[in-house]
Formats: sequence, C-alpha cells, structure tokens
Amino acid sequence: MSPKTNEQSLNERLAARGFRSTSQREHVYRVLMQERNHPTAEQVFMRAKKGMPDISMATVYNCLDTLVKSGLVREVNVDPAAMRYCPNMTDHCHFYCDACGGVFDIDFVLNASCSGMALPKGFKPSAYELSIHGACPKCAKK
Amino acid sequence: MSPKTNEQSLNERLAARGFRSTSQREHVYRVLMQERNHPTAEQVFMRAKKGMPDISMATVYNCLDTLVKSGLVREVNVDPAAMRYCPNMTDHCHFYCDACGGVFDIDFVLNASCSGMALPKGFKPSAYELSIHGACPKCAKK
DNA sequence: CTATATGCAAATAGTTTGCCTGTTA
DNA sequence: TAACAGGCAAACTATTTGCATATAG
Repeated sequence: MSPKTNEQSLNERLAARGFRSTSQREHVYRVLMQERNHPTAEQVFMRAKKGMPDISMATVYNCLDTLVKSGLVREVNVDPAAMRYCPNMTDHCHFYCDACGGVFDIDFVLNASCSGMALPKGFKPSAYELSIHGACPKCAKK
Repeated sequence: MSPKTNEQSLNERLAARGFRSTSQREHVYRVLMQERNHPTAEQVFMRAKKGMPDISMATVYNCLDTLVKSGLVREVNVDPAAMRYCPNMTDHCHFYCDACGGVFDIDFVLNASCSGMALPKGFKPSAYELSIHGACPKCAKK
C-alpha cells in the first residue's frame, strides 16, 4: 500500500458518505496508520498534536467518528475505560493482555460453522466482535 | 434453582474470596437475578432502591465489583456508553440489537476448533467474549 | 457562497475516591 | 473489637455539545 493509494482511498471513502476531506481528518488517519497499536482517543490526540499543534480534542473525536462511519477505522472496545481505534479493516479479532494492557490483532474469521449454528431464528447479525483476554507471549513467559 | 440454593451459593462464593456477606450485596444480587435483561449500573441502582431505599450508587458499584470478583456476575461490554451486568455464568455470548438497544443471551460455546486454530504461539488465553451486533427478531421484522 | 467542519470551553455521564460511620465475623 | 463495608459528596475521566469562526466544494 503506497501512501498515495491510501490518500485516494481516504478521499473517496469520505466523499462516498458525503463527508468533506479536511487536513485534520487526513492527519488523524495518518496518525492511526503510522503506529498501529490501538490507541485511545487521548493517545491519538497527543500524537496528532505533534504534526498539527492546533488540533483540538473535540476535532479528534469528530475525525475518529467520521473515519469510523466511512469504514476506514474500527472501534475496539476491549478495555471498558476508553474506546480504542484500529485502522485494520480486515476480519480479525483482538487479544487483550491483562498483564501489560497491550492490544494485539489476531487474524481470525468467525466462519459460518462457528458463528451461525447457535444463533436462534430471527436474529439478523451485522457484525461480530471477538475479544480474547489473557497473557501475550512476552508476559506469559514470566 | 430455589432461592435458598442461591443464597447459600452467594454466601459461599463471597466467603471463598474473603468477602463478607452483607444485606446490600445480597440485595443487588437478587435484583440481578430477578430481571435478567443486562441492566446498567444505573438501572441496578434504581431497582435496588425499591426494596432498599437507602442504598447508594457507590455501594451498588462496590457490590457489582464484589459479585464479579466472586464469579457470580459477569461484566458485559457491548455498549460503549455504560457497562452492563449479567448473572448468567454459563458459557454464552451477547447479541446487541442496534435498533432497540436490547441485549440478548445467546447460548454459544467457542470450541477448540473455532477459537484455537488461529491464535499464534505464545498467547495464553484466559477468557473469550463474543459480541454480535445486528437486529433482534422483533426489530428485524420491520 | 453556504453548508460543513474546527476550536474552545463548558457540560454531561459513568465511575471512583476519601472520609467518616455502621456492621459483620 | 478490629477489619471490612456502606453512605455521601466531591473528584475524575471519557466524551459530547453549543457557539462563533474558518474552510471545502
């Protein structure tokens, strides 16, 4: 993925939902793509300020919301304290390390044989989120 | 399950973790068992006040925390806005209806063939939580 | 040009904390 | 009778809102 491809995809995606392309939205998206460790909104804010000192917290929340609505970013909710954001839109789930607090992407598709069999008639699922808690490889060694 | 069996189990469970049995804890647990629709802490508080008008919000949070630590109640985190609580400790996941906001228990066990295959070496899982978003039978009809 | 987005600060919601009093084992 | 738990109110954190200004299309 070249940066240019990402920018194009960003603009297209925003436009597709009727959102304007702004420097703040591009910047927040770039911040998320740069360091993909599932930052909280607060962490995104602090990183975003480095390259754009005048950006405000409210704008970061607005941008994140817009990016989520445009399908470019996904909300992750492993930690009850604060929402975390992830620009990886492929099917995957999240592993939350209870020892170090880290969040890891796990490639994993809940296929029909797993997810469909016990869902009672009438329920129409639109999204699955699987969170796994435990110890990451580094913490498990101790 | 008779009420007496539950009380015994409650006291035993609390004692097993070194917690005392108090009327507030028993009451909060009874509230959760009575109407199992995954209430928020606020909703538990309002229901608890009916039979115990002097109970405080902080005590409700304390009791919920104690019950969770005793393995009698589980935290459910489908809705980012507020934590929800569920006294159903059997293996199941939660279906969150985006239309009406309801939370439904779905009997579902993530068995080894589903959950184990893609987890990279080194990760030691301790708990899984699967949340499904979509429309419940009632809302899907519209 | 005009609808939409930003920046700021104040407001809100959920949850936690401190401190003193009450209760359990 | 200690250690633990509850009540109350204030504090804290994450997020949202209102409003005036700026900007994209």
